[in-house]
Amino acid sequence: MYEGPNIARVAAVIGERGRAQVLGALMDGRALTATELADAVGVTRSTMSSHLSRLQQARLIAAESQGRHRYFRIANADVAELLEGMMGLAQLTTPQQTFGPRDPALRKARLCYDHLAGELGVYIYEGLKRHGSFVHANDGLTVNDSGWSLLSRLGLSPALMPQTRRPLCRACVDWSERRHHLAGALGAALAARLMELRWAKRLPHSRALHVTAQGEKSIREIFAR
Amino acid sequence: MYEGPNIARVAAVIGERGRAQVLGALMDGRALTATELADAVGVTRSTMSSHLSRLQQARLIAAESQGRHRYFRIANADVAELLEGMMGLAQLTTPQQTFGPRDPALRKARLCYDHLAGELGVYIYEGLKRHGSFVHANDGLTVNDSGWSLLSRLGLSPALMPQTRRPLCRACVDWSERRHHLAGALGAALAARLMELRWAKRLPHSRALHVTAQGEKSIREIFAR
DNA sequence: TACATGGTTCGATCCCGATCGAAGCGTCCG
DNA sequence: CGGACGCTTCGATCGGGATCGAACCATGTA
Repeated sequence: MYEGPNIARVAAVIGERGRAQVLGALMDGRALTATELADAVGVTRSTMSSHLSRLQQARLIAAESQGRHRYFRIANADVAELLEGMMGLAQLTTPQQTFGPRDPALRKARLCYDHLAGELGVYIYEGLKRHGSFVHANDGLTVNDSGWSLLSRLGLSPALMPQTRRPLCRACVDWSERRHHLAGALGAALAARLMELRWAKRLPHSRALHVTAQGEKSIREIFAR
Repeated sequence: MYEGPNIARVAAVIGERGRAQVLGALMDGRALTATELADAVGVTRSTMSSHLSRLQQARLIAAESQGRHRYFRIANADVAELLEGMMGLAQLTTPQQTFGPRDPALRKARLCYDHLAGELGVYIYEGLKRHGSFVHANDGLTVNDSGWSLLSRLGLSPALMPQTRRPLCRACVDWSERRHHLAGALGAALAARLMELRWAKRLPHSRALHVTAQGEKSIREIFAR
């Protein structure tokens, strides 16, 4: 009767308050230790340990040992994308949930795994699209010359892109805007560059990014219609 | 501490064997009644009823009353896409799960909500891409003249497309191929057309599609390099 | 070598939710 | 109208899994 992969198993792993919070906390791409996560979620180290091992078994997170610490992070971009998609659906069912004061900041700009999401992330993606910067390559999207000339104003160039199998551009669904933002290797490089330029800074203990007035102005100028 | 939408709630709804099976059974886009689903999953009508109400509350499925029957279906394309994405991850953790004999058929061609997935679905999507048929429009992808000239050989034309807010083309992640296939209004129309032409036929009680030899040959000719 | 600190394992407890049968409520059919 | 059928609600039962503290292991530090 049952067809296809066992979806229930993965979902059950995510579908527990504590574990879901762990995933949420890791969604900014950072790697955290077990105790940090235990404190963040408000649970004993022992229970956190059991949660982490289940998450790891489901390949949702990956662990890395450094000395006597173990750092946990989201396993890969696919997982991050799934989680963002899920947030989109989750938001529909609990629309007027009273978020904390950080919520506006989250909607404005945040990290999604390793790239930029939120209003500003969507703005950049759509700006590139408006300028016809995207081309369909053999596998996925690439950026053409006109696109690179925009990006060069941020100090990004093809030569600086890491040589990996990871696709250069991907469109990732944004839960707050319900539109796309830029993911992939370029998305990651762009986010990193914004921090390097001090146009954006991560807020402590949050996925939210603080974007300076100067930074936002510059970005809007570059990608303006 | 907690940021963003409550992901755990949605995941918990999916993360139960019975409910996950319901979603799986509805993934072919059909609408089934409560008793049909109860039989399919192997559970009492009463428990199925409770499952269905939870699924509905989470907006994962939608119900429609017709006389003394209630028909349940996947709520929308976003949900379907999320589920396909989840199958992709689920497959990684249980790679050598022994599927039924229908599995090869599933991988060959199946319905994903209302459009074509599997090897053939991916082939069509990539064929269109190879021919440079996709253009970035204001919102999402569209098809250009060269694309429509390919599609016209299937009897599809812009005029026949339904006038809805639904995007014409979307790229949906395929769990079996781990690549994209064509979703959106065009994807749905294409799948419908294949059945109309009797190039493809749904297998009973399965998402799998049987594609006739003639049908496959024609499709491969149309989208060949 | 001893001690502190990060993490996991173990055993016991306890609660949420999946399950069922029976009863109730509509809707269609003879 | 009465009976059949589809579906939901209710109350009771039961099991899986989340939780904790304590003991244990491993890796640094004095």
